[in-house]
Amino acid sequence: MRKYNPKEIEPKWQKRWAEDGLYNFDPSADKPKWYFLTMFPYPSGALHIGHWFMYAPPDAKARYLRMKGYNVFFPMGFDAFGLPAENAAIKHGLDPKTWTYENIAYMRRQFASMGASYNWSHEVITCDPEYYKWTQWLFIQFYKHGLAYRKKAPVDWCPKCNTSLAREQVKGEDRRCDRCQTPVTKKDLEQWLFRITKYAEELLDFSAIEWPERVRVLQTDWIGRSAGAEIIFKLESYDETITVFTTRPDTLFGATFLVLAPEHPLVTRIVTAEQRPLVEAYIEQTKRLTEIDRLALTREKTGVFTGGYALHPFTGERLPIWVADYVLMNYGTGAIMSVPAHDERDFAFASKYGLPVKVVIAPEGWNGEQLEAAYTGAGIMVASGEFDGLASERGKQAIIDALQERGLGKAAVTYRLHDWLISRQRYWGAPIPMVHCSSCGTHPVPEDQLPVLLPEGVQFLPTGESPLKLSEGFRRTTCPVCGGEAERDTDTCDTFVDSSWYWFRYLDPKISDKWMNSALAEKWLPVDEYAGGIEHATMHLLYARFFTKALRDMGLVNHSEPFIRLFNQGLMLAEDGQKMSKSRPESVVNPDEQVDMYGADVFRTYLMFIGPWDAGGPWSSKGIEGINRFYKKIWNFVLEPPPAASGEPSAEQVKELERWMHKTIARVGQDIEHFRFNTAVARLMEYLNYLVKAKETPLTLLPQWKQAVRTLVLLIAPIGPHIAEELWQELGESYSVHQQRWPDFDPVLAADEVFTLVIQVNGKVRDRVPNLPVDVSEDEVKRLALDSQNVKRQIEGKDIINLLYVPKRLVNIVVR
RNA sequence: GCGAAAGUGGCGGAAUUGGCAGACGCGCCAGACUUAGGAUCUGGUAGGGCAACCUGUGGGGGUUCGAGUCCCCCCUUUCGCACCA
Repeated sequence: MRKYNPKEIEPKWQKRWAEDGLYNFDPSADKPKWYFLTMFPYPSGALHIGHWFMYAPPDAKARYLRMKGYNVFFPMGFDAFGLPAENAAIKHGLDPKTWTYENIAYMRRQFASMGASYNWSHEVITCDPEYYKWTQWLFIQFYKHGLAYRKKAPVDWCPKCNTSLAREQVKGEDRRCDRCQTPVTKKDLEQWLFRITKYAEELLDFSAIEWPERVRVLQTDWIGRSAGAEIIFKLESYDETITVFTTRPDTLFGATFLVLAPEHPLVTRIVTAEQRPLVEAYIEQTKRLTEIDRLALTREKTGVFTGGYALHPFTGERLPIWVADYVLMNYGTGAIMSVPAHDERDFAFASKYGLPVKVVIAPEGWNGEQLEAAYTGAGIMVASGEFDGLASERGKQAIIDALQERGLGKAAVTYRLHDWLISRQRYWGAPIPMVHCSSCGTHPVPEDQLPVLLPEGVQFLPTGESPLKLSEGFRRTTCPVCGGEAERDTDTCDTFVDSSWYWFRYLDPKISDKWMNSALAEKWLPVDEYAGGIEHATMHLLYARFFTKALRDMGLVNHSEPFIRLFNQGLMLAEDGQKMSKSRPESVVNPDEQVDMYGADVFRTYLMFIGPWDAGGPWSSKGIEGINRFYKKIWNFVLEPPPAASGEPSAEQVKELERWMHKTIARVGQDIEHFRFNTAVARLMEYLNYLVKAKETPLTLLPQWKQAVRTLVLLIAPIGPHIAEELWQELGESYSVHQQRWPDFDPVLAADEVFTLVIQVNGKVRDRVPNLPVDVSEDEVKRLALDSQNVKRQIEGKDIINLLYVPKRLVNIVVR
C-alpha cells in the first residue's frame, strides 16, 4: 500500500486545480454571494508563519462555503507600495519595482503551495500604474469635494523612515514610529490631509456592522468624542478674545487663570514687554524638546505668565493668562480655562505656581475648607452667583444657556481624531496628482493625464526630502490652468490610501475606464466578511470606513460601510511563548521548511488546531506531529481494506454509525462557520477514532459504511484540500472533491437516542446509569436514582427534601 | 491612572452557555510488534488515598438543588489609550 506522501500529491493537485481553473470566479453565477476578504499582504519577500496563520484558516472557510453552495468571491493581491522596497533599493542598489515584483512572484508560489483557493484572476497590485492611476483619481475626487486639503503644520516625523506620519502611525507613550519603532520628532511641513474628522460623528455609529466589541471600542476611543462648551474670554487690554474648550462649563466660576498652548497664535500678541523674554525663552525651550522629552518632563508641569489678563465672562474678574506645554495646540482650541479646584492637572499647576484655588462644586460634607486635591466629581454649585445651589450636571446646561445668551459661548463637541495626514516624503508610493503653479496656485492633474507615473531610475538619498524632488523630469511640468511652468507635488501617498479602496477594485481589476465596476458592486458589495489583524483597528479599518462614507457622499457608491462582519485572528507566538523575532532567529518558524517536512495539509491544519483562531498562541514543533499522525491515520484508514467481516452489525451499531456521521457533519460545519477551526479538527479526529474502531465490526459490509467514509473525506476537504482530493480519487469518486456539496445532516439521526443519567446527591455525582433512552419518563428516572446502591448509602437516615430531574442530563436528590 | 480581554492538568486547549470539569492533541507511563526506530498499535494519565471517598477551573465571599460559567471584592498577565481640558 502507498504511504502518505504529501510531497507527491500536493504539487500534483495544485497543478491540476490551476490548469482546470477550479477557483475561477463567475460573478454572475446563480447562487447566494459571499464576498470573503482577507487583508492583503505587503510583499516583503516571503510569507512568514504569521501570514500562514492568517491565510490558511480563511481558505478552509472559503472552501467550506463553496461546498455549501455559495458563490464565494475570495480574492488576493498585494499592498505593494511602501518603504521596505525603497530601503532595499538604498541598501542593495535594487530597483524597488523589480524587488517588489520578484517578491510577489515568490509569495504567489507560496500561496499556491498552501493550496490556497484564491481567485487569482482578480488580483490587485497597488503599485501597478493601472491601480494607482485610480488611487490618484480618487485623491482628486476627494480634493474636488473638499475632503483633501493642504496645510502647513508641525507634523510627526520619523527620522529613520525620513517621512512624515499620520497620527495613527505614531504609537505609545514614547511616540514611536509604527513601522520602525524610532521615536518621532516634529517638523513643520506643508502637507496633504484627508478630512476624516468630518465623519467623526458618523464613524462612531456601528449599528450597520457586526464587528467585534474590541475593535468598536478601539475606534470609539480613538475618535474620542467629548462634549462640553466653548467659552469666549475677552482680553483686558486688547480687542481680542480667547476661546477655550471645556467639558466642565459648570466649573466656570472656579476658573482662576487661563492657559495657552505654547504654539497658540495669540501668545506672542498678548505677552507684555516685561514678560516677553521669559515667554519667548519658554516657547523656544518647548520647541527644542522632542515630543518624548516633552512628555517625560511633564510629570512636573512647567509654564510662564504672559503678563496678560482675560476677563471672566460673568464676574469680569481679571484672570492671568499663562503659557504651559501641558496644554496641547492640537486638541480643542489650544487654550483652557484653568479650574484648579476641580481638575487634577490645573490643581498641580496652581499649587506649583501659587495660583488661587476656588471651590465652586461642593464635595459631599464640604465645609469651606481648603482642598487637598482637586475634586473632579459632581456636586452642588457654590460661589457661582446666580447658579448657586444647582446640581453640577444641570449647571452645565444652565451655564451654556447663559453664555449663549450673552454671545460668549456655546455647546461644543471636540474629537481626539485628527485629519489624516497622507503626504509621504518617499519614492515608492502613488505620486500625489497635484501641480503647484506660482501664479495659479495648486491644481489637480487633469484626469485624462492620469496616472502620474513614478519615474524610474530615481536617486535615493536619505536627505529627508522627497526623492521625487530630485527628479527634474518629474518635477517640472506645465500648469493645467495657465500652461506656464509649474511643479508637481513631489510627495507620495501614504500606503494606507492605496489599501483604503482595494476591495472595490478586486471586483473588476482590469476595468480601464472607471475606478470600479459599479454593476458588480451593486450585487457584490459590501464585503460580507473581512478577516485580518486587530493592529489595523484605528488605521486601515478606520480609513476604510471613512473612504466608503466619503465615496458614498460623492455618489460613487451606495452603501456606507465597507465590511459587514469582521474577524480578528490572533498572533502566532514562538515556541517559548514570546514573539517570534528576527533578532532571535531560533524562534522563527519558516513555513517553507514546515511544508517541506510535513506538507501543506499538515502544516495548515496544525495552524488551525493550535487554539482558537482569535487567540493565537505558541507554536509547538511536537504538536504538529500529532496532525501528521492524524493524516497518516486517515490515509491508512481509507486505503487499507477492512478486515474480512462476517455476520451482521446490530441495529444499535448501525444507529451509532449514522449518529456519528450526522453529528460530525453538523459540528464541523458549525465550527468552520464560526472560525472555530481547532474544535472542527478535534471533531474530525473523534470521528476518525470512532471509525477506526468500527472498522473491526461487520458495519463495513453496509452501504452506510461507504457513506461514512465518503463523508469523512468530504469533511476533511476544506481543511486538508490535497489529501482529500487524493483520497476522493482513491475512493473512485469523480473529480473534484472541492466541487461536491457539503453533506446534509439529519438532525433526527444526529440526535442521541440514549444518554448516561448522572445521579447527584446534594449536587455531587454519586452514580451513573448508562444507555437510558432519551425519552425515559421522569418517574422511571426517579426510581432508578433511588434504587442506586451508592445513592442509598448516601441518603440513608436523611430526609429527601427535593428531587430535580434535568431531562437527558441528571437527577439531583437534595437531602438533609 | 483609564479602558478592554484573559487566568482550567506537565503543555496547547475543550466544556451544548447554569447541569458528568479536563473533549481533541502533545508529553509522560506501561505493554505489544519489530533486527532497529524519533515508526505503528493497545491501555493508562488532574491531585490525594490507591477501596468507599476527599480535594480541585488565580484568591476570597455570595446567589442557586447545582457555578469554570452568574453577582461582589481582591490578585496576576496581556493589549490599547494616556497631561485630550
